[in-house]
Amino acid sequence: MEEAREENKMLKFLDIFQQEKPEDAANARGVTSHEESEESELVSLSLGISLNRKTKGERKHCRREDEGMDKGLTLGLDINLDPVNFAEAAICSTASSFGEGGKEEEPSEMWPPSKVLKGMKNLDKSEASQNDQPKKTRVSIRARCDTQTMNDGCQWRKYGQKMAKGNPCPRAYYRCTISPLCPVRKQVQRCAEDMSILITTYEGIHNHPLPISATAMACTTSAAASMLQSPSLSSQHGHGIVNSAISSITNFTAPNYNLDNALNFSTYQVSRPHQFYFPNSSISSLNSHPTITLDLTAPPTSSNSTFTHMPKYSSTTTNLNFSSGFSPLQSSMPSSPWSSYSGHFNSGTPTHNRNHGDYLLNTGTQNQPYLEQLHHPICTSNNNLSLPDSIIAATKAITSNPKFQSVLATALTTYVGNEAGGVRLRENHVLENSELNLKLCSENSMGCASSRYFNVSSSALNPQQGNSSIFPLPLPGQWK
DNA sequence: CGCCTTTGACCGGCGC
DNA sequence: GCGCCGGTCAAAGGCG
Repeated sequence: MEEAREENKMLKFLDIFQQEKPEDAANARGVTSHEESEESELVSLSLGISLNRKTKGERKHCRREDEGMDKGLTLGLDINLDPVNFAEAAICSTASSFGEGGKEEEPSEMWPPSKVLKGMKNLDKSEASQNDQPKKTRVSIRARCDTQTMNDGCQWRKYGQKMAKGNPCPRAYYRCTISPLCPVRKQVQRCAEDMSILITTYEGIHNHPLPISATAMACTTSAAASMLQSPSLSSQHGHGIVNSAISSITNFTAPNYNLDNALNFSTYQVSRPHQFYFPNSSISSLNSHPTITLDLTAPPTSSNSTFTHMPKYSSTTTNLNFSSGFSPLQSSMPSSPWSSYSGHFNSGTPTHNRNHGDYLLNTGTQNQPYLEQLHHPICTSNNNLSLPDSIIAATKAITSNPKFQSVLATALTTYVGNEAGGVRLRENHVLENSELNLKLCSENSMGCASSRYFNVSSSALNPQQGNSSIFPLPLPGQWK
């Protein structure tokens, strides 16, 4: 009965979601078939992460894959949600995963149990071929990891391994096995320069509900992918890059692993003069392929790593970088280091230089110092966490964008579920167990989202729809 | 038995 | 057209 009830909730929600957002969903699909689909795009997210520091309490949340990778890197959420929340998280995960080429299944369709998978293999192949796009968006994660692969919460099956040119380490190919219809692939390869760095590249978007431990990565990658596919990237509202980045950060809580390095966000644009940049970060475009690099493997940046003027470069590389830098103590905290965030932000203006395939994050005017009027919300009394100014400045730009708010909304709903659309809000549960303390205020959006008090304003989450309804939220591919 | 990894073969895109 | 290379397939075998 409980399962049926939860399923009904999900169906009801998805039905409403589909009814109210058919246009946006179509847009999301249309985006994929847009000119960007002609190119293979790469988003790179990197983490600098240490290993082997799980606490007992953290370990209790580890599941099957964790056991086999006890010393490994785990990406995911640790909000202590009960299993009932899985369905709600799955809704978010599914919704946030829509957008790549209209590959999503019917929203009401649950992914089949493993017993059914075999019988669906033929269907899988045919549908997969139908879903194939010329080139898929890719999201790459760089992380320090001494295990064969990162634990991102998903179930993967290795289907191939090849020696890649220019790298002595073989590249392994994995596919998502949660659903036979899932088009998601991932490639895992050691960095040739630094064998301790594991490069995990995700391709495609999950078309099925995910375990809650996998929603963080799924939301991140889908957001990044959708952002890259979105033509709006070239517009002044195109903060997709940052959305992806911030999504990564907010989702990479440290329950099962620790972040050794300070969280470091940086970005610079090199095709134009007078651009700001964060050191140790890179979004790059190589071979006409726009590339975003969020490098968290870099060592912690010092406090002087604020925006600086970037000399004009001849290359067509835009760098956007996150590097982690949390102390073991801090990283053992159950909630995201960003979860105590609160501040006011100016809007940045990332643009996409189509001629060069660059993603540019214009983090403000030259005459407007980025840190101006900027609070330091990360530095809370609880954790004494002090992040580089660059992070704060970037966050300022990021969080001021409606897209980020959408991502945040997705993350929030992943965490806590929602009342609207027939999905029950689990306020008490969240307040008691999730330890999620995330507050975001935006000068632009005239609203706040705070899970601490669970006073989520729809105007903040979705400024385009300033009504009382939190849902439906725009899908990542629908950001504008 | 089911699911996984391994590994050589195969295929398609791309550059010359 | 040819070769290189990245990516996938599928048979074989391992593991729990």
